[in-house]
Amino acid sequence: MKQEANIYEIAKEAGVSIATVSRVINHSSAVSEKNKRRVLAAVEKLNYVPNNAARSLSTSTSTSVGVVIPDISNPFFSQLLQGITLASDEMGLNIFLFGTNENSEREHKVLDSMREHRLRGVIITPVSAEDGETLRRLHNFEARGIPVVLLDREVDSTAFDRVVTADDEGVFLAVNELIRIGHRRIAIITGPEASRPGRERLRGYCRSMEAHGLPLRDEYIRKGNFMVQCAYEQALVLCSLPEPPTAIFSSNNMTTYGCLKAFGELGLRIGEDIALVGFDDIEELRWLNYNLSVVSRDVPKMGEQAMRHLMRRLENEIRPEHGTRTCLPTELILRGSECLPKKKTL
Amino acid sequence: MKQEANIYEIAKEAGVSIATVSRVINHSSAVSEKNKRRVLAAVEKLNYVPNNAARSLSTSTSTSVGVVIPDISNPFFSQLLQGITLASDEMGLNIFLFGTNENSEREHKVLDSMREHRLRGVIITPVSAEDGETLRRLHNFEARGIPVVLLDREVDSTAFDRVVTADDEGVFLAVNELIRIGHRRIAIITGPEASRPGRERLRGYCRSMEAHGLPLRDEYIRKGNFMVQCAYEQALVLCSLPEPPTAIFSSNNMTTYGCLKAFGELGLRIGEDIALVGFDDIEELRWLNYNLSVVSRDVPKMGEQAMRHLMRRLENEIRPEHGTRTCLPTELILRGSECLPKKKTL
DNA sequence: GTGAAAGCGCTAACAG
DNA sequence: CTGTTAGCGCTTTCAC
Repeated sequence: MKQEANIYEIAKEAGVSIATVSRVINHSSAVSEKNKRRVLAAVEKLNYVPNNAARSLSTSTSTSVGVVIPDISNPFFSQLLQGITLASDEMGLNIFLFGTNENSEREHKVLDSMREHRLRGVIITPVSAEDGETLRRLHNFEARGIPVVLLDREVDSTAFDRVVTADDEGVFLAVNELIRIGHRRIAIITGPEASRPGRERLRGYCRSMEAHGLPLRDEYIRKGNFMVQCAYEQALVLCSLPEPPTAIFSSNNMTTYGCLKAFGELGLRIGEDIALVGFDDIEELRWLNYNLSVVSRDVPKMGEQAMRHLMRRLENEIRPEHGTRTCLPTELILRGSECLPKKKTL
Repeated sequence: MKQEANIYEIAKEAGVSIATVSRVINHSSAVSEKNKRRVLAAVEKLNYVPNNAARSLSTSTSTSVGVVIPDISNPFFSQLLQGITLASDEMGLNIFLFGTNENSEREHKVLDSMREHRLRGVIITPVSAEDGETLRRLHNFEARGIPVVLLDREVDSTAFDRVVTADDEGVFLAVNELIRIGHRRIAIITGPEASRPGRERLRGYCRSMEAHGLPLRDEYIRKGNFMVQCAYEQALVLCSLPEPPTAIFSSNNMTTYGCLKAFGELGLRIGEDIALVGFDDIEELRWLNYNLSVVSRDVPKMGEQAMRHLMRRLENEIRPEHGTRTCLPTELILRGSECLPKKKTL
């Protein structure tokens, strides 16, 4: 089992010193054409690849960034991941992937284990905004010069760079539109209160309702957790209300599925018997000819942006006092499911 | 910006030598209770975490495995990834994630860049089974003692461990069932020929048809590429045939969506106007009350198994002459979409 | 433009 | 049980 060649073997083969080999490999300083050729030939011949651990130890830096994702199998996060990997290998960075399964304890463990790797930076969608343990660890990274970028969710601190979207505004406009076309009884199935997305989307809803002088009725504001089952149950509750809503806003992709499941069982068609507008587009539904209206955003781009932020921090040594908050736009896409039911069917 | 503490600082703080610190940290050999306590206290006090690069350089081994995935945003692969990460952190291994976007050239680049990291092992779903360049690189890993596990797809070599599923058998049984309940004109939309899953699923179809003395009609065997658009077009073609099939087998999740899109446009209901059986279950469809029958398998488990295989290879130093091939079962789940159309509607 | 040599932080003999 | 020391492979002064 042949070992990987090291820099000494290359130096010997090329008849130069290891310093010269290093210079050629890193383009770090001028080397004579002749020596450069010889080194390159040796590298080729011995199939040499520099040892990252050694390099990283020597320079006390690395080429890896840690990415912490709460639920890898959720399409939203895998699209995020897609964007992250795309940008990362454009920049020559490698991704250490960690999953927390929405579990704070696992998140702490993961964050601890990441320290061993002397990462260049960290991109994380934290489980909760209010977790002091996580916050402490993130501050610790920054204190050690390892930039942290929060993605989609935030924490109770303004110290980090963040990439988020205009959820509030997106939902505001969506509900505005619902009201404009005649809806008055508009419900929302919310996300977890401990997360920015959950809170902001609810806020957009409330803002719009209030702006139009519509009451915020408790029975129309159903607490969800971004999961299908809970949303399904809440949708059923809404539909069986004495005075059911004519429209439901669902706060994320899973919530939308929960609503659709409930509607399916009740025989309700969206845009005809009941209006539904969701947060985050679901490509699959278009293939199935669902005319779902959504507040949409470019998810892979969010991941890309997070990567670029990291890069920017890596390049400008300076550490800003406060993190920058990049807010990507959302877009209201109307496909028909927002329509006011023609007749009272509920 | 305080730097991470190193082993010398711990040694000084604890009043012992670095060797003792190392011993405590790695539980590598006995240390007196007293010293152990002092070291642990120092570690705690200085918030020490060992430097992985140094450790890895010193031991010329590492704790990371490379995972190469062709399409991170495809739910199938993100479920695979979910299983992989689950198993990996149970084993204390870290994941270097690489995406190839089904592009062979990127795959080669990725494989090259992975060599720098001196990984413990590699798990890969290769873009193509017939790519000599990829094959060469994979052999290279094995030659250097870095085990390679192929996941879902294989390559033209028996040298590596593989985790696959009984696709052939699964499809065979599915088509058997179609025939049993009365279907005779059964079509298939295939996957890429250059991949094991594509080939095997087609084979299962052919085997069943032949076993029942049914002809393999060219116009019923439509070449697909596991993508929605192509499947959609092929489904349309099938439905407009002079003698259209009564049942279609779709070779993967995306293909299934393509069929459903076509059926939606044509106003065909599965299990009523036309039968559809797909490979790989799609949870979302159940929420939407689709009664899709599928050949199903435990996808996260496939990822877990791949990880376990790697672990096994890592523990038994011996390198087997041939890789082992682990074949996980598939299961036929009948939900109604397989039913024979009552009347000729096409 | 080039080479010698001093680390980077850790592990693993080897002596005691 | 404990400490000393020689690397692991590479980068980076510092002389030449």
